[in-house]
Amino acid sequence: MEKYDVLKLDNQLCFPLYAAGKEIVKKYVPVLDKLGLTYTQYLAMMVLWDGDGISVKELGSKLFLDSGTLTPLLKSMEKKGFVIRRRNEADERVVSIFLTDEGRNLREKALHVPETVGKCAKLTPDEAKQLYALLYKLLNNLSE
Amino acid sequence: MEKYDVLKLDNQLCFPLYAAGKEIVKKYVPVLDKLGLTYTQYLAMMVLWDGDGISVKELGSKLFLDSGTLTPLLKSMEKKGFVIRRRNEADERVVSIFLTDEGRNLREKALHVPETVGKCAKLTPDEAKQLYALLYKLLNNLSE
DNA sequence: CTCAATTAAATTGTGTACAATATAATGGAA
DNA sequence: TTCCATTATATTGTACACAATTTAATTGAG
Repeated sequence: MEKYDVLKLDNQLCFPLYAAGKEIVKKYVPVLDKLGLTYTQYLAMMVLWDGDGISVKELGSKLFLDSGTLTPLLKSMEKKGFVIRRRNEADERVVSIFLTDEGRNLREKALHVPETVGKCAKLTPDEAKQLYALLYKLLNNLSE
Repeated sequence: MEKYDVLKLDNQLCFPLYAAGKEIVKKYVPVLDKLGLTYTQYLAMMVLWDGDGISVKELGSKLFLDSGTLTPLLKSMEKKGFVIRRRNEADERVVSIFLTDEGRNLREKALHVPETVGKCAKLTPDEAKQLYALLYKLLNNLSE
């Protein structure tokens, strides 16, 4: 064991996290392309399909993203006709995001996406479950 | 269990991977700032500390990055005085990357980085080991 | 009620990422 | 030897991601 071994790429936990994250997002690209979505937009749609009319802030807290990322993202989704951004009447500071009919219809077309990409991971259900649990534990620890 | 449950954010494996990756990189930023490095530049330095004089291509295959990312990254690192980019004499297509003395000295100053950031993860050694193994398994499956 | 502090979005600037394309050097087949 | 396919890097264009700042609306202490 050498002094500088702690600085070897192979000894980092963060690197495979960073690399695997990027690589799996790449698997989504061709699949989501057919729906007219980028990966980040797909994440936003998943939140909105689960319940729209939420604010940029609420969306951001679920996705770990801020307005600097979301504002242009949502504008682009609005231009594509998937969502509508509307200033809240009760509190003009807040922008609420609503799905259009087209955005709502996209849900059906996206149903196959998780399995299509999930197959690429080639993990056993048990491994996937373990990984999921560890990642959420880490994520919670990091945002404390 | 509802039809659309597969599209819930909470049922995705990819999302905590994406989110945890981003969150842990954020922990590096203030630490690496003192060394004058970004996170991606730090990854590149780890590879180079382990052995410099390698090509852009070799560096990219270790980091899962292409020349579109690495060329500007390495130019910026060269401007800061950490590396030198030199066309290979035997094969003019190849650019080899060498550490400067300043770049080499940075290694000592970076020794504390992994532990400083590692503490934020707050995982037991066993959990970290499990996560590491699963992430590399996933990474290998994805790049097959 | 009033104004300073707070809050929500938007904007600005920097730095990745990567697909697609361009450029230039190399190597191999005929 | 010639030239076509391949290879390595660079460039271009698009899309995040986030820190820092700005703008505008709201709230709460006095």
